[in-house]
Amino acid sequence: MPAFPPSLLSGTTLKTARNLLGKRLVCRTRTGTVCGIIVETEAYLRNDPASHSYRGRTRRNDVMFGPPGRLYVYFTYGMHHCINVVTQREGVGEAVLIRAVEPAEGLAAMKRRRGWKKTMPLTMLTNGPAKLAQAFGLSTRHNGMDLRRGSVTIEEGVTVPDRMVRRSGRIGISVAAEKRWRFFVKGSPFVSRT
DNA sequence: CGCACGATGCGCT
DNA sequence: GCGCATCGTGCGA
Repeated sequence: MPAFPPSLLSGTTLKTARNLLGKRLVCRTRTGTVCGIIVETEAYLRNDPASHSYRGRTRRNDVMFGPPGRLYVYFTYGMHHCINVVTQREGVGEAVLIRAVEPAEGLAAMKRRRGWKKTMPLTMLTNGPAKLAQAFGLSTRHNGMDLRRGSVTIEEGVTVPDRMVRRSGRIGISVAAEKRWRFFVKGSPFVSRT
């Protein structure tokens, strides 16, 4: 079984957000394996007004303050789930939101979960944080899972050279929107927005 | 205890 | 481009 990339969580959260590009997000269940190449991420840091951790540890964001390498899943807009990789040591409260992946395995399961129709472009499966969470079947049930050893994990994928990485302000937030803490793969059709 | 709103997506125009 | 679905969370009263 492929291993969680050893150095992925060793640097700053911004570094982790960049280095997650090209990694494989893998979800193994009874019904099969679903996998995608990460093409877009956002960092949420300590003392970051846009971060769920900004107002301190609560039941909702507890996983964000837990040990690194855990999956932080939150529910929003009354219907959507988004997934994050917890970074930094226990008590800090930083994470990386996975905003988009390029489907690599388990297309049939993704299509079924997303209600995909033949007229839809494939990008509709996973070009947004809530879309990919749905395509992978992830919800708050998976909140707190250990990505280093479990059915949901991160594995080595493809190398994304610096010249293919673009940065921008984060999407869908009103505060600290000027921080260029969003990372995405230049030219990927699966990026949520350019 | 009430309420405004959100790390969004979809369908319609 | 825009309005709306839909509800947990957290803040203020």
